Amino acid sequence: MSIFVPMQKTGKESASVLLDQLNDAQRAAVEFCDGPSLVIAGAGSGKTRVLTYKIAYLLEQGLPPFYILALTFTNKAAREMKSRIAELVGEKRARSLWMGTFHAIFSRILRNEAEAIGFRSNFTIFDSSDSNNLIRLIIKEMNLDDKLYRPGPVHGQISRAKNSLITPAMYAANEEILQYDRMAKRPHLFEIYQRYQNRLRSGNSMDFDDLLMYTNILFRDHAEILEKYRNQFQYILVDEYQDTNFAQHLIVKQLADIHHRVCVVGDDAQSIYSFRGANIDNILKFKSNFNETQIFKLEQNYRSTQNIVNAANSLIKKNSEQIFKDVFSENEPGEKIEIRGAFSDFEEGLIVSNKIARMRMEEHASYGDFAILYRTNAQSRIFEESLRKNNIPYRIYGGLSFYQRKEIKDVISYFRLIVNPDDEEAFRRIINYPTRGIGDVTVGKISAAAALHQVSLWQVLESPLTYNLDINTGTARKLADFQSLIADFIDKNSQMNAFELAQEVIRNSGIAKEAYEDMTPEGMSRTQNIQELLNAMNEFVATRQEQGEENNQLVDFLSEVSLLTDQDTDKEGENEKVTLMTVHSAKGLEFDHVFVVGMEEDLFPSAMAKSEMRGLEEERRLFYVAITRAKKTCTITHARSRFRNGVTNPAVASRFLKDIDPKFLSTDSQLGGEISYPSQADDFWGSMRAERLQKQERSISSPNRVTPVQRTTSTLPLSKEAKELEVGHLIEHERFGRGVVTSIEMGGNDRRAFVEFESAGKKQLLLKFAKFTIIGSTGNNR
DNA sequence: TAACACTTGTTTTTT
DNA sequence: ACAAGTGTTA
Repeated sequence: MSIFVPMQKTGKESASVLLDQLNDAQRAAVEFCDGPSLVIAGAGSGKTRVLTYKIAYLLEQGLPPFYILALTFTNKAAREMKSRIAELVGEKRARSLWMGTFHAIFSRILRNEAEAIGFRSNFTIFDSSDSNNLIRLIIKEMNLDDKLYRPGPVHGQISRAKNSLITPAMYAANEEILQYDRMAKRPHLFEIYQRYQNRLRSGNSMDFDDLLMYTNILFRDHAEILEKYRNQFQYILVDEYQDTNFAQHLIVKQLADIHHRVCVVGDDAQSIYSFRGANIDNILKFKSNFNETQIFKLEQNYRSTQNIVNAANSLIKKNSEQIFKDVFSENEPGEKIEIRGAFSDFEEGLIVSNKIARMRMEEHASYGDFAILYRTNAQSRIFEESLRKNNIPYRIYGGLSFYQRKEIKDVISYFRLIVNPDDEEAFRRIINYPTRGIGDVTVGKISAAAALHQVSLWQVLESPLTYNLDINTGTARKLADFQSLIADFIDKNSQMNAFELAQEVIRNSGIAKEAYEDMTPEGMSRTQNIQELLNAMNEFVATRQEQGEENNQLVDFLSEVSLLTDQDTDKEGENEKVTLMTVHSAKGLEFDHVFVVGMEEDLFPSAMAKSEMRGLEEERRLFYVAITRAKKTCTITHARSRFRNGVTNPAVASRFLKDIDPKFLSTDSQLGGEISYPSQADDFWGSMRAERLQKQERSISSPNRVTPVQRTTSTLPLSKEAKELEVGHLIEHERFGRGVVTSIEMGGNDRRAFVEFESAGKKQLLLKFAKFTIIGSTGNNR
């Protein structure tokens, strides 16, 4: 049975014209619409193309846009897909599609159905720092050891529970989990979870994971509501399915359970979010979860050169769990992947920025064609410096997003409290910001009274007498002032638009005054940020008015903002800049020239992931993602020493470099080309590090702390050969063969020799690494 | 209560 | 190195 009304040619493009623009595999995937389908899309194989054309195809078949649910991984992906669909079928139809992230779509649905699960539709959404703050507070209230119970890990555990749909009650009843917590010396976790969840609920708020968990609870407990959305979402598409978690999987499963018209797209080789609860089994076992699943494989890579594709293939082959596929490229063979070993992280920065400058001239590339990808955000700094020195414009993604900044969170907290006065986190944030003489003691009293009477902090503030708040008259006056300030805003919220109200808030709350008086550079920048927030609100309000939606502006603005990431905010005029970002955030993007930097043990793969096989395989997939972002060239760098956490540590090249078939690599290195494949030098570093770690451990208990070695590298004894080496010597190098030493340089503690090799040309050798023998002298040494 | 110095952990990735 | 959290002083 087909749900589709007879085909009608409404748009400029008919369905057949759409299909003409696809290859066979893509077309097959687009055309199959009458059952569950799994599209395994290799890197660069036109996954997004399939999704957009499939949606356009469905629309062309006559399916109304609001019957289609399309779930993406980021807001940006949704936006881009929407605009591409708009080009195919027109703006109007594209706009009515239900397209967005799981979190965005289901927060919208939860707002509509909030009453059914005991919330009000104006609930606030906690970001992870809000969550951590609340957890920290609960730990303190429970008098638990805050060394054992840290907000981050505790939140992580709660998050994992929620993503597996384990409610606090289920958690407390699960002997296995309790046993695990006892072993981890955290027997009270279940209680923290319980209290945390109660607090969120009494503040009419949800964290990220709640959006998914409560959607499941909503569907589980309200058959009629589930039925309603099942009927509405006649066709469901999910992008990046390899990165969905159990809660997300179950939502999709339930919505698609009757009609089975669901298409999930993903690549198991690119599953990189298990730390967030993503379950690679969702895609590996999709076939067994949905009967009669059709599987389509997109294997032709249109993005990268053959060399890049082949190199990436040889890498990912080292993983055990995966769906077989044969990704290939018919583009030109292209250049080999270049591996460069740097002496230090500082030099790594120079190598990369120099190469960018050079390639830009030689290949007539634009800065926007380059990306520097790293494992951790902390690595960005060194590249920023070297790029700045070279006058290369760049743009950093990630790190602290605009909406995470303190001044922005403070202002936003006013909005949150206006929309939802029960929001405890917002309340605590601003009750004394700007300072109005209400300190910790008073807040503590309010909090205690609220807990005693099972009401929110705001309710206590509204009628302090009712809840026997024990405060002096001066404090009572201040509290009343604050209360009427917010009450006044709440009142105004129904009279003016969100932008006007925001201006009012800035003016009347004292934020404006404080900002005005603070003339420090940091203060000025804060003021600027607040102005930027106002601009964003103005734009939001204008857009909404254009679309004829005047109501609930502030709620919707907050909702949108709390689910926004830095990735989503694309600024104008940022095209001519080198992109710096983590590999994670590069997912789904592509660049002509990619630099994958910091390929070192304990960094990539990260020290955390090493212990488990699964973790290691995920890191390898992450590396795979990094390489496959490149269209034309890929350069991989690593440093032999790295400055981290205030000290310089020796670093060993990543084991993953060995996983790539050497025939796709070029190892032309100015440092003697010594990729640190396991060698004597590495063993040496290895033992050095082990020793150092032991020392650090000991130093924790000992009062006279062992000062960490500042420049460990200098302690490496030079070989006899290296010490004796002089200008004019003829040497035989392990890799470069014969050469003459032209000069020797003392770079700090590091002796370097410049050598003219017979076949390999001019090279710079670091004497403590280089492996060579002196075979004679040319006689012209001084 | 507010401002300041001191201590502590942090660095894996993010909707 | 750095930020955030904690404790101390005025």
